[in-house]
Amino acid sequence: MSSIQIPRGTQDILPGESEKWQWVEQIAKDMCTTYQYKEIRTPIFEHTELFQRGVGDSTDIVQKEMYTFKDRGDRSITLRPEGTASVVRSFVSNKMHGWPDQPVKLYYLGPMFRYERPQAGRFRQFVQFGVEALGSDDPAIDAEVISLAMNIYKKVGLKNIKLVINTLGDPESRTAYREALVNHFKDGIHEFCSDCQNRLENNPLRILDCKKDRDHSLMKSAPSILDYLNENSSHYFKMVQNYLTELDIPFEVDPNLVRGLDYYNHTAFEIMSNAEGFGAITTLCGGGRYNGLVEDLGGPETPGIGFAFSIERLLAAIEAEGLDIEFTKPLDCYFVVLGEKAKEKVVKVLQDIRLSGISAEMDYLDRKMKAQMKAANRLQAKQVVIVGDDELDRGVAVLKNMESGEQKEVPLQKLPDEIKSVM
RNA sequence: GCGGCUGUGGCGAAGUGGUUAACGCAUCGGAUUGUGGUUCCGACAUUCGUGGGUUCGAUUCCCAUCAGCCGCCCCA
Repeated sequence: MSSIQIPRGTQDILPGESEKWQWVEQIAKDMCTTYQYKEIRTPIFEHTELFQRGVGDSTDIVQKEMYTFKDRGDRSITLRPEGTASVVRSFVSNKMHGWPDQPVKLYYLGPMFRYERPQAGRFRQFVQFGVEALGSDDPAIDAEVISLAMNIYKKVGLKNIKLVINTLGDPESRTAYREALVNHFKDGIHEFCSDCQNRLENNPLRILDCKKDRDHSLMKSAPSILDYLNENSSHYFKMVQNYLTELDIPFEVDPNLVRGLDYYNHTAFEIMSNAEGFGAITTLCGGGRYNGLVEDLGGPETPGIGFAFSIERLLAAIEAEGLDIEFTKPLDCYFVVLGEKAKEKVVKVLQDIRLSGISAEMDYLDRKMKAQMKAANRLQAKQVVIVGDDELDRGVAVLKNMESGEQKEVPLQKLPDEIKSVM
Protein backbone atom coordinates (compact mmCIF):
# COMPACT_ATOMS: atom_id res chain seq x y z
CA MET A 1 0.00 0.00 0.00
CA SER A 2 1.38 3.35 -0.94
CA SER A 3 0.98 6.07 1.64
CA ILE A 4 -1.07 9.17 1.09
CA GLN A 5 0.61 12.53 1.23
CA ILE A 6 -0.65 15.65 2.90
CA PRO A 7 -2.16 18.08 0.35
CA ARG A 8 0.14 20.74 -0.94
CA GLY A 9 0.51 23.83 1.16
CA THR A 10 -1.06 22.26 4.24
CA GLN A 11 0.66 21.10 7.38
CA ASP A 12 0.17 18.86 10.36
CA ILE A 13 0.72 20.63 13.61
CA LEU A 14 2.15 17.98 15.87
CA PRO A 15 2.69 17.75 19.61
CA GLY A 16 5.66 19.90 20.41
CA GLU A 17 4.39 22.45 17.92
CA SER A 18 0.72 22.53 18.92
CA GLU A 19 1.66 23.81 22.37
CA LYS A 20 3.06 26.92 20.73
CA TRP A 21 -0.17 27.45 18.88
CA GLN A 22 -2.20 27.09 22.03
CA TRP A 23 0.08 29.51 23.79
CA VAL A 24 -0.22 32.35 21.28
CA GLU A 25 -3.90 31.73 20.67
CA GLN A 26 -4.57 31.99 24.37
CA ILE A 27 -2.73 35.30 24.59
CA ALA A 28 -4.73 36.69 21.69
CA LYS A 29 -8.04 35.50 23.12
CA ASP A 30 -7.27 36.82 26.58
CA MET A 31 -6.34 40.19 25.16
CA CYS A 32 -9.62 40.31 23.26
CA THR A 33 -11.52 39.49 26.39
CA THR A 34 -9.99 42.38 28.26
CA TYR A 35 -10.88 44.63 25.33
CA GLN A 36 -14.40 43.20 25.39
CA TYR A 37 -14.31 41.54 21.99
CA LYS A 38 -16.38 38.36 21.91
CA GLU A 39 -15.71 35.28 19.87
CA ILE A 40 -17.73 34.56 16.74
CA ARG A 41 -17.54 31.28 14.84
CA THR A 42 -18.75 31.29 11.29
CA PRO A 43 -18.72 28.47 8.71
CA ILE A 44 -15.51 27.57 6.97
CA PHE A 45 -17.33 27.66 3.64
CA GLU A 46 -19.80 30.19 2.30
CA HIS A 47 -21.59 30.89 -0.94
CA THR A 48 -19.04 31.98 -3.51
CA GLU A 49 -20.94 35.17 -4.13
CA LEU A 50 -20.20 36.40 -0.63
CA PHE A 51 -16.52 36.68 -1.40
CA GLN A 52 -17.03 37.99 -4.90
CA ARG A 53 -19.04 40.84 -3.50
CA GLY A 54 -17.34 41.18 -0.15
CA VAL A 55 -13.69 40.84 -1.04
CA GLY A 56 -14.05 42.28 -4.51
CA ASP A 57 -14.05 40.80 -7.99
CA SER A 58 -10.91 42.64 -9.02
CA THR A 59 -8.77 41.23 -6.23
CA ASP A 60 -6.23 38.45 -6.72
CA ILE A 61 -7.99 36.50 -4.03
CA VAL A 62 -11.19 36.27 -6.01
CA GLN A 63 -9.59 36.07 -9.42
CA LYS A 64 -7.16 33.27 -8.81
CA GLU A 65 -6.90 32.09 -5.26
CA MET A 66 -10.25 30.74 -4.15
CA TYR A 67 -11.07 27.14 -3.42
CA THR A 68 -14.41 27.03 -5.18
CA PHE A 69 -16.48 23.96 -5.95
CA LYS A 70 -20.02 22.86 -6.66
CA ASP A 71 -21.68 20.93 -3.89
CA ARG A 72 -24.12 18.09 -4.51
CA GLY A 73 -26.98 20.53 -4.68
CA ASP A 74 -25.22 22.41 -7.47
CA ARG A 75 -24.47 25.42 -5.28
CA SER A 76 -21.21 27.25 -5.78
CA ILE A 77 -19.34 27.03 -2.52
CA THR A 78 -16.01 28.58 -1.54
CA LEU A 79 -13.71 27.81 1.35
CA ARG A 80 -13.27 31.15 3.05
CA PRO A 81 -10.11 33.00 1.94
CA GLU A 82 -10.40 35.57 4.73
CA GLY A 83 -12.61 36.33 7.68
CA THR A 84 -14.15 39.75 7.31
CA ALA A 85 -16.71 38.91 4.62
CA SER A 86 -18.08 36.05 6.70
CA VAL A 87 -18.29 38.11 9.85
CA VAL A 88 -20.08 40.90 8.04
CA ARG A 89 -22.43 38.38 6.45
CA SER A 90 -23.19 37.07 9.91
CA PHE A 91 -23.68 40.60 11.20
CA VAL A 92 -26.30 41.11 8.55
CA SER A 93 -27.87 37.65 8.85
CA ASN A 94 -28.26 37.99 12.58
CA LYS A 95 -29.29 41.64 12.52
CA MET A 96 -26.55 42.57 14.93
CA HIS A 97 -27.12 46.23 14.21
CA GLY A 98 -30.07 45.85 16.55
CA TRP A 99 -28.10 44.39 19.41
CA PRO A 100 -28.07 46.46 22.57
CA ASP A 101 -24.31 46.67 22.87
CA GLN A 102 -22.84 48.81 20.12
CA PRO A 103 -20.45 48.80 18.49
CA VAL A 104 -20.47 45.04 18.03
CA LYS A 105 -16.96 43.85 18.80
CA LEU A 106 -16.02 40.39 17.58
CA TYR A 107 -12.98 38.19 17.19
CA TYR A 108 -12.46 34.94 15.33
CA LEU A 109 -9.84 32.27 14.99
CA GLY A 110 -9.72 29.63 12.33
CA PRO A 111 -8.40 28.26 9.06
CA MET A 112 -8.51 30.21 5.82
CA PHE A 113 -7.85 28.84 2.35
CA ARG A 114 -6.13 30.31 -0.64
CA TYR A 115 -4.93 28.48 -3.70
CA GLU A 116 -1.40 29.85 -3.90
CA ARG A 117 2.05 28.48 -4.37
CA PRO A 118 3.43 27.66 -0.95
CA GLN A 119 6.42 29.61 0.28
CA ALA A 120 7.92 30.85 3.49
CA GLY A 121 5.01 32.09 5.60
CA ARG A 122 2.48 31.22 2.95
CA PHE A 123 0.20 28.23 2.95
CA ARG A 124 -2.93 27.03 1.22
CA GLN A 125 -4.54 26.47 4.57
CA PHE A 126 -3.47 28.91 7.22
CA VAL A 127 -4.94 30.14 10.46
CA GLN A 128 -6.01 33.68 11.01
CA PHE A 129 -6.86 35.46 14.17
CA GLY A 130 -8.94 38.52 13.47
CA VAL A 131 -11.04 41.20 15.03
CA GLU A 132 -13.93 43.30 13.72
CA ALA A 133 -15.63 46.30 15.34
CA LEU A 134 -18.91 47.17 13.64
CA GLY A 135 -21.13 50.14 14.22
CA SER A 136 -18.78 52.96 15.07
CA ASP A 137 -16.83 55.39 12.95
CA ASP A 138 -15.13 57.03 15.87
CA PRO A 139 -11.41 57.33 15.14
CA ALA A 140 -10.85 56.23 18.72
CA ILE A 141 -12.03 52.77 17.84
CA ASP A 142 -9.61 52.65 14.93
CA ALA A 143 -6.93 53.30 17.48
CA GLU A 144 -8.40 50.70 19.81
CA VAL A 145 -8.35 48.03 17.13
CA ILE A 146 -4.79 48.88 16.16
CA SER A 147 -3.67 48.96 19.77
CA LEU A 148 -5.30 45.60 20.39
CA ALA A 149 -3.20 44.06 17.65
CA MET A 150 -0.04 45.77 18.82
CA ASN A 151 -0.61 44.72 22.41
CA ILE A 152 -1.02 41.08 21.44
CA TYR A 153 2.37 41.19 19.74
CA LYS A 154 3.85 43.00 22.67
CA LYS A 155 2.47 40.47 25.11
CA VAL A 156 3.87 37.64 23.03
CA GLY A 157 7.21 39.33 23.42
CA LEU A 158 8.04 40.49 19.90
CA LYS A 159 10.46 43.36 19.78
CA ASN A 160 11.22 43.93 16.12
CA ILE A 161 7.86 45.09 14.88
CA LYS A 162 6.64 48.32 13.44
CA LEU A 163 3.25 49.75 12.74
CA VAL A 164 2.64 51.41 9.42
CA ILE A 165 -0.56 53.33 8.77
CA ASN A 166 -2.13 55.18 5.92
CA THR A 167 -5.50 56.45 4.89
CA LEU A 168 -7.33 55.72 1.70
CA GLY A 169 -9.76 58.51 2.40
CA ASP A 170 -13.49 58.48 1.99
CA PRO A 171 -15.00 57.61 -1.41
CA GLU A 172 -14.86 61.23 -2.56
CA SER A 173 -11.19 61.65 -1.71
CA ARG A 174 -10.38 58.30 -3.13
CA THR A 175 -12.01 59.09 -6.45
CA ALA A 176 -10.18 62.39 -6.71
CA TYR A 177 -6.89 60.73 -5.90
CA ARG A 178 -7.48 57.93 -8.32
CA GLU A 179 -8.06 60.39 -11.08
CA ALA A 180 -4.89 62.24 -10.20
CA LEU A 181 -2.92 59.02 -10.27
CA VAL A 182 -4.24 57.99 -13.65
CA ASN A 183 -3.33 61.38 -15.06
CA HIS A 184 0.09 61.20 -13.54
CA PHE A 185 0.97 57.76 -14.85
CA LYS A 186 -0.89 57.47 -18.13
CA ASP A 187 1.70 59.06 -20.41
CA GLY A 188 4.61 57.05 -19.07
CA ILE A 189 2.81 53.81 -18.23
CA HIS A 190 4.35 51.98 -21.18
CA GLU A 191 7.67 52.14 -19.35
CA PHE A 192 6.19 50.19 -16.46
CA CYS A 193 5.80 46.47 -15.98
CA SER A 194 2.80 44.70 -17.48
CA ASP A 195 1.18 44.35 -14.09
CA CYS A 196 1.28 48.08 -13.60
CA GLN A 197 -0.17 48.66 -17.04
CA ASN A 198 -3.15 46.60 -16.02
CA ARG A 199 -3.35 48.34 -12.69
CA LEU A 200 -3.75 51.71 -14.34
CA GLU A 201 -7.21 50.59 -15.39
CA ASN A 202 -8.22 48.34 -12.54
CA ASN A 203 -6.64 49.71 -9.44
CA PRO A 204 -4.16 52.55 -9.97
CA LEU A 205 -3.52 52.75 -6.22
CA ARG A 206 -1.65 49.51 -6.40
CA ILE A 207 0.89 50.85 -8.86
CA LEU A 208 2.41 52.56 -5.85
CA ASP A 209 2.96 49.18 -4.28
CA CYS A 210 4.92 47.80 -7.22
CA LYS A 211 8.39 46.61 -6.33
CA LYS A 212 9.68 46.35 -9.89
CA ASP A 213 9.07 49.95 -10.84
CA ARG A 214 9.86 51.34 -7.45
CA ASP A 215 12.72 53.48 -8.74
CA HIS A 216 10.98 54.95 -11.75
CA SER A 217 10.99 58.73 -11.73
CA LEU A 218 7.23 58.89 -12.14
CA MET A 219 6.94 56.79 -9.00
CA LYS A 220 8.88 59.29 -6.97
CA SER A 221 6.95 62.24 -8.29
CA ALA A 222 3.58 60.55 -7.88
CA PRO A 223 0.96 62.51 -6.03
CA SER A 224 0.30 61.48 -2.46
CA ILE A 225 -3.12 60.52 -1.17
CA LEU A 226 -2.46 62.88 1.66
CA ASP A 227 -2.77 65.82 -0.74
CA TYR A 228 -6.13 64.70 -2.04
CA LEU A 229 -7.97 64.15 1.19
CA ASN A 230 -11.03 66.26 1.71
CA GLU A 231 -11.44 67.86 5.06
CA ASN A 232 -13.45 65.04 6.56
CA SER A 233 -10.91 62.39 5.56
CA SER A 234 -7.96 64.45 6.55
CA HIS A 235 -9.40 65.22 9.95
CA TYR A 236 -10.29 61.59 10.52
CA PHE A 237 -6.77 60.48 9.77
CA LYS A 238 -5.35 63.13 12.04
CA MET A 239 -7.58 62.00 14.88
CA VAL A 240 -6.53 58.39 14.49
CA GLN A 241 -2.93 59.48 14.76
CA ASN A 242 -3.67 61.60 17.80
CA TYR A 243 -5.25 58.66 19.55
CA LEU A 244 -2.35 56.39 18.70
CA THR A 245 0.04 58.94 20.11
CA GLU A 246 -2.13 59.18 23.18
CA LEU A 247 -1.84 55.40 23.55
CA ASP A 248 1.96 55.54 23.25
CA ILE A 249 1.90 53.46 20.11
CA PRO A 250 4.66 54.47 17.73
CA PHE A 251 3.73 54.40 14.08
CA GLU A 252 4.95 55.48 10.71
CA VAL A 253 2.81 56.96 7.96
CA ASP A 254 3.36 55.40 4.58
CA PRO A 255 1.26 57.05 1.86
CA ASN A 256 2.05 54.12 -0.41
CA LEU A 257 0.54 51.52 1.87
CA VAL A 258 -2.32 50.07 -0.11
CA ARG A 259 -4.20 47.09 1.12
CA GLY A 260 -5.12 44.48 -1.43
CA LEU A 261 -8.80 44.08 -0.73
CA ASP A 262 -11.39 46.29 -2.33
CA TYR A 263 -13.43 47.09 0.74
CA TYR A 264 -11.01 49.35 2.56
CA ASN A 265 -11.38 53.08 3.04
CA HIS A 266 -10.03 55.58 5.53
CA THR A 267 -7.63 53.86 7.91
CA ALA A 268 -5.36 51.13 6.57
CA PHE A 269 -2.54 49.60 8.56
CA GLU A 270 0.00 46.85 8.66
CA ILE A 271 2.23 45.49 11.34
CA MET A 272 5.52 44.29 9.97
CA SER A 273 8.45 42.37 11.34
CA ASN A 274 11.97 43.70 11.09
CA ALA A 275 13.51 40.53 12.43
CA GLU A 276 16.59 39.18 10.69
CA GLY A 277 16.12 36.04 8.70
CA PHE A 278 12.43 36.55 8.28
CA GLY A 279 12.68 36.06 4.53
CA ALA A 280 10.53 37.91 2.08
CA ILE A 281 7.59 37.90 4.42
CA THR A 282 7.33 41.08 6.40
CA THR A 283 3.65 41.59 6.98
CA LEU A 284 2.40 39.99 10.15
CA CYS A 285 -0.92 41.68 10.39
CA GLY A 286 -3.10 43.74 8.09
CA GLY A 287 -6.27 45.65 8.64
CA GLY A 288 -8.33 48.70 7.96
CA ARG A 289 -11.67 50.38 7.87
CA TYR A 290 -14.48 49.23 5.59
CA ASN A 291 -17.38 51.59 5.89
CA GLY A 292 -19.33 50.48 2.83
CA LEU A 293 -19.06 46.75 3.25
CA VAL A 294 -22.08 46.01 5.41
CA GLU A 295 -24.27 47.84 2.95
CA ASP A 296 -22.66 46.05 0.02
CA LEU A 297 -23.65 42.79 1.65
CA GLY A 298 -27.26 43.82 2.09
CA GLY A 299 -27.19 45.29 5.57
CA PRO A 300 -27.88 48.75 6.89
CA GLU A 301 -25.28 51.45 6.52
CA THR A 302 -22.75 50.46 9.16
CA PRO A 303 -19.13 51.47 9.58
CA GLY A 304 -16.58 48.83 10.47
CA ILE A 305 -12.91 48.25 11.10
CA GLY A 306 -10.83 45.18 11.73
CA PHE A 307 -7.59 43.33 11.28
CA ALA A 308 -6.33 39.82 10.81
CA PHE A 309 -3.02 38.11 11.37
CA SER A 310 -1.83 34.62 10.76
CA ILE A 311 -0.69 32.40 13.56
CA GLU A 312 1.89 30.84 11.24
CA ARG A 313 3.60 34.16 10.70
CA LEU A 314 3.39 35.13 14.33
CA LEU A 315 5.12 31.90 15.26
CA ALA A 316 7.67 32.49 12.51
CA ALA A 317 8.39 35.92 13.99
CA ILE A 318 8.83 34.39 17.43
CA GLU A 319 11.25 31.94 15.87
CA ALA A 320 13.10 34.65 13.95
CA GLU A 321 13.55 36.73 17.08
CA GLY A 322 14.72 33.70 19.01
CA LEU A 323 12.28 34.29 21.83
CA ASP A 324 12.83 31.91 24.69
CA ILE A 325 9.41 30.69 25.69
CA GLU A 326 8.56 27.62 27.74
CA PHE A 327 5.73 26.00 25.82
CA THR A 328 5.60 22.48 27.17
CA LYS A 329 4.60 21.52 30.65
CA PRO A 330 6.59 18.81 32.44
CA LEU A 331 4.82 15.76 33.76
CA ASP A 332 3.90 15.76 37.44
CA CYS A 333 3.91 12.06 38.14
CA TYR A 334 4.90 8.87 36.32
CA PHE A 335 3.79 5.44 37.49
CA VAL A 336 6.29 2.63 37.05
CA VAL A 337 4.28 -0.57 37.16
CA LEU A 338 5.85 -4.02 37.23
CA GLY A 339 3.46 -6.81 36.43
CA GLU A 340 -0.22 -7.27 35.83
CA LYS A 341 -1.27 -7.11 39.48
CA ALA A 342 0.52 -3.86 40.07
CA LYS A 343 -1.18 -2.36 37.06
CA GLU A 344 -4.59 -3.37 38.34
CA LYS A 345 -3.92 -1.63 41.61
CA VAL A 346 -2.44 1.50 40.09
CA VAL A 347 -5.09 2.29 37.49
CA LYS A 348 -7.48 3.70 40.04
CA VAL A 349 -4.84 5.76 41.80
CA LEU A 350 -3.79 7.14 38.43
CA GLN A 351 -7.32 8.29 37.69
CA ASP A 352 -7.70 9.76 41.14
CA ILE A 353 -4.52 11.77 40.74
CA ARG A 354 -5.49 12.99 37.30
CA LEU A 355 -8.94 14.07 38.43
CA SER A 356 -7.35 16.20 41.10
CA GLY A 357 -5.57 18.15 38.38
CA ILE A 358 -2.17 16.53 38.54
CA SER A 359 -0.80 15.28 35.25
CA ALA A 360 0.08 11.62 35.45
CA GLU A 361 1.17 8.85 33.13
CA MET A 362 1.95 5.14 33.32
CA ASP A 363 3.58 2.50 31.15
CA TYR A 364 1.31 0.60 28.79
CA LEU A 365 3.96 -1.41 27.00
CA ASP A 366 5.02 -3.79 29.79
CA ARG A 367 8.50 -2.38 29.60
CA LYS A 368 11.29 -3.23 31.94
CA MET A 369 11.77 -1.04 34.93
CA LYS A 370 14.80 0.64 33.43
CA ALA A 371 12.90 1.54 30.30
CA GLN A 372 10.05 2.93 32.36
CA MET A 373 12.42 5.06 34.39
CA LYS A 374 13.93 6.37 31.19
CA ALA A 375 10.48 7.24 29.94
CA ALA A 376 9.75 9.06 33.19
CA ASN A 377 12.95 10.97 32.79
CA ARG A 378 12.25 11.86 29.21
CA LEU A 379 8.85 13.21 30.18
CA GLN A 380 10.56 15.30 32.86
CA ALA A 381 8.44 13.69 35.53
CA LYS A 382 8.79 15.40 38.88
CA GLN A 383 7.69 12.35 40.84
CA VAL A 384 7.77 8.64 40.09
CA VAL A 385 5.64 6.03 41.78
CA ILE A 386 7.03 2.50 41.67
CA VAL A 387 4.77 -0.45 42.28
CA GLY A 388 5.98 -4.03 41.89
CA ASP A 389 5.24 -7.41 43.51
CA ASP A 390 7.34 -6.63 46.52
CA GLU A 391 5.44 -3.42 47.27
CA LEU A 392 2.12 -5.03 46.46
CA ASP A 393 2.70 -7.74 49.06
CA ARG A 394 3.27 -5.11 51.67
CA GLY A 395 0.51 -2.77 50.49
CA VAL A 396 2.89 0.11 49.73
CA ALA A 397 4.36 2.02 46.82
CA VAL A 398 7.68 3.76 46.40
CA LEU A 399 7.43 7.48 45.80
CA LYS A 400 10.54 8.96 44.28
CA ASN A 401 11.45 12.59 43.76
CA MET A 402 13.26 12.65 40.43
CA GLU A 403 15.16 15.81 41.06
CA SER A 404 16.63 14.97 44.43
CA GLY A 405 16.58 11.20 43.92
CA GLU A 406 15.06 10.73 47.35
CA GLN A 407 12.43 8.06 47.75
CA LYS A 408 10.16 6.71 50.43
CA GLU A 409 7.52 4.07 50.94
CA VAL A 410 3.91 5.13 51.14
CA PRO A 411 0.89 2.95 51.95
CA LEU A 412 -1.22 2.46 48.82
CA GLN A 413 -4.34 4.02 50.34
CA LYS A 414 -2.45 7.15 51.21
CA LEU A 415 -0.76 7.43 47.83
CA PRO A 416 -3.15 9.94 46.22
CA ASP A 417 -2.99 12.31 49.17
CA GLU A 418 0.76 11.88 49.47
CA ILE A 419 1.32 12.73 45.81
CA LYS A 420 -0.98 15.70 45.99
CA SER A 421 0.84 17.01 49.03
CA VAL A 422 4.24 17.00 47.37
CA MET A 423 3.06 18.66 44.18
C1' G B 1 0.86 31.43 -12.61
C1' C B 2 6.60 32.17 -13.44
C1' G B 3 12.02 31.28 -12.10
C1' G B 4 16.05 28.76 -9.08
C1' C B 5 17.49 24.76 -5.64
C1' U B 6 16.41 20.12 -3.29
C1' G B 7 14.13 14.92 -2.21
C1' U B 8 18.81 8.75 1.00
C1' G B 9 16.25 4.87 7.88
C1' G B 10 11.97 8.44 13.10
C1' C B 11 15.40 12.96 12.54
C1' G B 12 20.13 15.06 10.62
C1' A B 13 23.57 13.72 6.98
C1' A B 14 27.81 11.11 3.61
C1' G B 15 28.09 8.39 -0.86
C1' U B 16 29.23 5.48 -5.80
C1' G B 17 27.21 3.57 -13.08
C1' G B 18 28.27 -2.61 -10.53
C1' U B 19 26.05 -7.70 -5.92
C1' U B 20 28.08 -5.18 2.28
C1' A B 21 24.34 2.18 1.15
C1' A B 22 29.20 5.65 5.84
C1' C B 23 28.37 8.35 10.21
C1' G B 24 25.69 11.25 14.11
C1' C B 25 21.12 11.75 17.04
C1' A B 26 16.85 9.26 18.64
C1' U B 27 14.81 4.41 19.74
C1' C B 28 15.19 -0.68 21.57
C1' G B 29 18.16 -4.64 24.10
C1' G B 30 22.36 -5.84 27.25
C1' A B 31 26.58 -4.64 30.84
C1' U B 32 23.56 -3.63 36.33
C1' U B 33 17.20 -10.67 37.24
C1' G B 34 13.45 -3.86 40.23
C1' U B 35 15.46 2.28 39.62
C1' G B 36 16.48 7.73 35.22
C1' G B 37 19.66 11.78 33.35
C1' U B 38 26.87 9.62 32.35
C1' U B 39 29.68 5.45 30.11
C1' C B 40 30.48 0.86 27.24
C1' C B 41 28.58 -3.10 23.92
C1' G B 42 24.87 -4.69 20.43
C1' A B 43 20.38 -4.11 17.16
C1' C B 44 17.99 -0.90 13.70
C1' A B 45 17.23 1.25 5.14
C1' U B 46 16.02 -6.28 0.32
C1' U B 47 16.50 0.28 -0.05
C1' C B 48 17.89 5.73 -1.78
C1' G B 49 10.08 10.76 -3.18
C1' U B 50 7.01 8.33 -7.34
C1' G B 51 6.63 6.52 -12.51
C1' G B 52 9.07 5.71 -16.90
C1' G B 53 13.65 5.56 -20.04
C1' U B 54 19.13 4.76 -21.20
C1' U B 55 22.32 0.58 -19.71
C1' C B 56 24.60 -6.08 -19.21
C1' G B 57 23.62 -3.31 -14.51
C1' A B 58 21.16 2.85 -11.50
C1' U B 59 20.27 5.21 -5.42
C1' U B 60 23.97 7.41 -8.70
C1' C B 61 22.63 9.49 -16.05
C1' C B 62 17.92 11.31 -18.77
C1' C B 63 12.60 12.53 -18.87
C1' A B 64 8.10 13.13 -16.46
C1' U B 65 5.51 13.65 -12.02
C1' C B 66 4.69 14.75 -6.88
C1' A B 67 6.43 17.35 -2.71
C1' G B 68 9.53 20.83 0.02
C1' C B 69 12.59 25.19 0.25
C1' C B 70 13.93 30.10 -1.82
C1' G B 71 12.51 34.24 -4.95
C1' C B 72 8.62 36.98 -8.21
C1' C B 73 3.35 38.28 -8.31
C1' C B 74 0.21 38.95 -4.27
C1' C B 75 -0.76 38.52 0.54
C1' A B 76 -1.70 36.72 6.41
